[in-house]
Parts: sequence; structure tokens; C-alpha cells
Amino acid sequence: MKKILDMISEEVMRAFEEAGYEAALGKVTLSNRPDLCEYQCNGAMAGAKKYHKAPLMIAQDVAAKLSDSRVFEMADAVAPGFLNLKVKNAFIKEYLCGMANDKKFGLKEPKKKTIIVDYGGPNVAKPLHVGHLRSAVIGESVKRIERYAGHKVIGDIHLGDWGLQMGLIIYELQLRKPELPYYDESFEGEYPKEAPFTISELEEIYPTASGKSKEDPAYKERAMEATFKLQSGVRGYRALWQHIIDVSVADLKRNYRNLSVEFDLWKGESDVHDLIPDMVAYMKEAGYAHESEGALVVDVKEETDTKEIPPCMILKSDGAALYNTTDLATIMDRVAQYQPDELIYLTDKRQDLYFEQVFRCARKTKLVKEDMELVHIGFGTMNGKDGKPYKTRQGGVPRLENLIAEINEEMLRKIKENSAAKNYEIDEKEAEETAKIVALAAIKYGDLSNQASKDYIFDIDRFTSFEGDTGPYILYTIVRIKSILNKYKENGGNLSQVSIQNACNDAEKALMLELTKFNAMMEAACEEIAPHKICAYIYDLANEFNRFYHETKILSEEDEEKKAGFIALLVLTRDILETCIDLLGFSAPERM
RNA sequence: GUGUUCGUAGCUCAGCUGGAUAGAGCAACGGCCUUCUAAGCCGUGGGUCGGGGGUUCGAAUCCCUUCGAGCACGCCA
Repeated sequence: MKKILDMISEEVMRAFEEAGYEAALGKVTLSNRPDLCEYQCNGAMAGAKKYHKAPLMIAQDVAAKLSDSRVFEMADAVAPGFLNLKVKNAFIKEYLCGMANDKKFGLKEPKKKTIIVDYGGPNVAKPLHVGHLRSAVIGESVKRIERYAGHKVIGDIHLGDWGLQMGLIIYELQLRKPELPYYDESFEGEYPKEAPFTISELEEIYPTASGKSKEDPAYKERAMEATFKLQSGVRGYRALWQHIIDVSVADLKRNYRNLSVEFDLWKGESDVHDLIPDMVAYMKEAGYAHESEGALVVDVKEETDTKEIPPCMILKSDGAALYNTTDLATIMDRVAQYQPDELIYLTDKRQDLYFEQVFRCARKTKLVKEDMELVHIGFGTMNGKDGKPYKTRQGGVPRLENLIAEINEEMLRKIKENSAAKNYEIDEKEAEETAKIVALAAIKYGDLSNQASKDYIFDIDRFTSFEGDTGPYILYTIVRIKSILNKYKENGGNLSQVSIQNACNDAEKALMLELTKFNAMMEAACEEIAPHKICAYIYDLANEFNRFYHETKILSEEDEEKKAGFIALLVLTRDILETCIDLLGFSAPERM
């Protein structure tokens, strides 16, 4: 379906042409003055110079051509040369009927691309902390948005599962349990299936080991040795490493599931380790890489640069691989396995320059084709109320699990409070389930309603306050609609036999106009990879619905056709709201 | 130092591909529940869009400059 603004613009462009002016002037935008009109066209002012004519005269000429339009109920020329427009109820009704009959409410399919979204990025054996929240929340939404638009999207968690951290754990474990067969290089039997540690032990081992290695060079030496043995494929070390991965991944999956975050691929740095030597050799042989200050680098600066772009480092001076190396190898691997048209990375925005280097290097060395899109979405920091990075009361980095538990609890308390106040029967189990759903919406909406690239203040009190521009408000609106629809069905109504009617009051028309914006909004959110646009839209839509709700008695409407029209409008509103929150990564309960 | 992002109401944020009176939410104050969930709706007060200059018929939006803040700048990830 065409966007409604395009359809309206076409109509006005036609009028400009008929009046003897350039059609392009007829571009219509949403009104800045809702008190005066619904849409406006400023083309007369832009054309004044060209036609040596007062803008108002031009606007009047055009307005005259619109007097019998099937689209407009009103087309007024006003000083200094605005064209104020109101559309006919029948036109909107027709448009909404088209939306209701379309699978994607009028959103056009773009040219299909294969996109890999790289997000999450946790390290194994380390608990998720608040720093992982944004990547997961934004990444999941980006994945869902692009997928909804019609692209083939693959979400990859890109685990940090290689490198010194693994050596540290392996060595620390050796100190504690030297009797384990993994360390006996002469051992040839089957290793135990059970891991010699639990997730909570693992989570304690790593920080301990990391601390020791910082203080004791000898300790670090041994850990690096263990890392080397692991990377060279020593059997016992690999087996132990696999245990670490398994235990850790099981825990990560549980945590991400609680966040409604789902990855298609659980690949990690280790998956591309074997590709590195050949890649490095290729870069050397093809003349891309050269030595600089002992390290192997690829120059990535360009003539048009206004700033100094340091070269992309491929190998450290000790010959070891680093973050860049694995990322480049990962790009190579992804191209080979999935032939993507676009790669989207979600990390902290502090890595902007780093990704610029990697992307340039990948292009220069022809790891990717010219037209491959490489996008880094750098998000801002999650800050506390003091504007500084979010900390626990004790000053530590908060575990994600604890943060979520805290919000769940707060939400449960409020739900019980509310049900008591309203005499709702709600059993413990339902209350808990609902609390989780609402808490997740509060967290995700709180995050996604801000522009990703900006820092934002994570304020638990605000997010759980249930008032204003929050996730719970959106859910509440949906629940309201569902409740009315359920009552309609209980009274024998059939939701599939209703159709949208002409608006019968201003609030209804306003709601209908808001609904027509869906496809344009989605297109922008998708192209600009901007979930916050969906948040802004559903907030407006929820507001329009609630205004309509207050002015209109729906179920007690006596005119059955009118009532059915209301219901059809409610169904469409609900469907769009639920589609949108699904793209944001949360859902609505049946009641709350 | 270089680069980069940003500075909008007391607080948290929209708006930024130029248009009429700069919008929300929170907080403050005042209304609305015998009627579909008041987690709602309606209203009041609150802003020289950091400062200055420029382009334009018209600037929060584009350009320059200045002040202030954050962040990044080869062997971490």
C-alpha cells in the first residue's frame, strides 16, 4: 500500500499542475497546527520566487483546484501561503480498511536482504551485568524489526569464549583440583561427562583468577601457558574448555530467555580461531598488511579523512591475534557461510573508531564485496540517577539477574496493591506471571524509547511508576482494548464480521489518522534502525486511543453498525499495538 | 592536542531531510469514577531551544564561531 502522505501529496501535486505550477511543490506534510488542519502543504511559499507571485495567490489557485477533491473535506489557503488540509472521513475509512486486510497493515516489502545482527556479546564464565542489557535489548529489537520488514535476519550472540580468560579459569581450576584427568597429558581415556564445577563456582573462579593474575606475574605466566595449550588443541584442555562453554551457555540461555532474547546462532570467537593463520597469510601476500612498530597492520586511512585514523592492527608484536583479528575472521566466516548483504553490530558507542577501522580493513582487503553494508550501532551508557554509569548501592557493577529480580519484585508488589484496591481476584501465580511481563516491558520500553546512541538514565522508580510514557502504560492500553473485545465476544459478537466505518467524532477521526501513519513510521524505523520511533508512535497511538475511549461508549452503543465499526477500529488498534510491542521485544498480558 | 557526540521546561526526553504559537512525561496545582480497567482522561502554571554571528521570505533544525560536558585516539575488548 502507498503511504497516506504520498497519496495525499499526489492529489495536491495534481492540483499544483492543473493550476499551472510545478508539481513537486505539492508535497504534503503532517500539520504543525492540529487546531487548524490535519495536513499542510508549504509549496506555495517555496514557489513564490520562481513564479514572481504572492504565495497566498498561489495557494488560492491550488485550493480552487482541490474544491471538488475526493480526498479533501477542506483545502484552505491561508496567510502567508499555507495550504491547510483536512481529509474526508470516507477516504480515511477506505485507507484503514485496506490496512486491516493487509498482513502488514500496508507496509511494503523492501528488496530482500540477508542481514546478520551481532549482539549480546557476553563472555563465557562471567555473569551478565547491566552493561549487557542494552546490546541485548536493542539488538533483539533491531533483529525483529528487520525481520518484520521482510529481510532474512540471523541473530548471532558472538560469545567471548577464547583467549586469556579461558586460560585463567583452567589454571585456577588446576590449582584447586590437580587430580582432574584433564591436566594429565598421558591420560587417554574418556573424560567425565559431568563438568567438574557448577555455574556459580565458575562465576567465582574467574574473578578470583583474574585478580591473582594481576598481582602475580608468575600466575599470569602459567595462565597464558594454559591459554596457549588450549589454543594449540591439547586434548584435556579442550575437553575442559567445552565443559566451561556448556555450563556457561546453559546459564546464558536461561538469562536471555528471561529477557525474551533469542539468538539464532551461538557462535563465538573460538569458531574462527582456525581461520586466522590463513587470513593473516593472505593479507600479507596480497600486500595489504605490513609491519609497523613490530606489529602487523593494515593502513585504513583515506584522503578524505578529517581525522587521523590509526591503522587496523592484525597481529600484536608478539605475534598473537587480538580482537580485530577475530572480528575480521568472523566477517570472513560469515560471508562464506551466509552470504549476507549487511552486517549490523551492536556495541557500546566507544567502539565507534574501532569498528570504522575494522570495516575499512575488511573492505580494503576484499573480505567483503563493495556493496556489503557494514553498520555499527554504538549505543550510549546506561547511567544511574546521578548521571554516572549505573552501579549497585555498594558501588559494584550490578548483575543483570539481580536488577531484573528487583524490578520483578517491585512490579509484583504494585500489581497486588492494584488488584486489592480494585477488588480483582488474582491468584499468586497469575500475579507473578503478569509482574514479569510488565517488568520486562518497563525495562525494554525504558531503554528503547531513548535514542540508542545517547546515554540514558536508568531510573527504576520512573520505569516502574506506571504513569506517563512507559511500557506499562502501553500494556495497560492494550489490556483495556482486549477487555472490551472479550466482552463484545461474550455478548455474542464476532470480531471477524465487523468492518471499519466513517468516523463519527473528532476523537475517533484522530485515532484513525494516527493508525494510518503505521507504514510510514515502520519504514523509517526499519531504514534508520530506530526502535525509538516505534515507541514514540505507540505512545501517540495509545494516547489517541485513550482519548477516544473516554469520549465514546463502545459496548453500550445502540446503533449496531456503528458499534461494529468501533469494534473493528479496536481490533486494528490492538493488532498494531501488539505488532509493535512484539518488535520491541515484549508482550502484553490478558489483564493487569 | 586531534577527532567525535551532545547541550531544548526544575527533572527525564522527543522534535533536527528548514515552515505558523518549540512538544510529551514526571514533579506542582485544579477538575472527572452508580456507566466498557481512574495504571486513565481534561485543564493551569513553567522555555530568549548554551552564547554570538551567518544563509533564508522563515532556523531548535543548515553553515561558521565560542563556551561547557561526555567519549575515543596501535599492541585491552
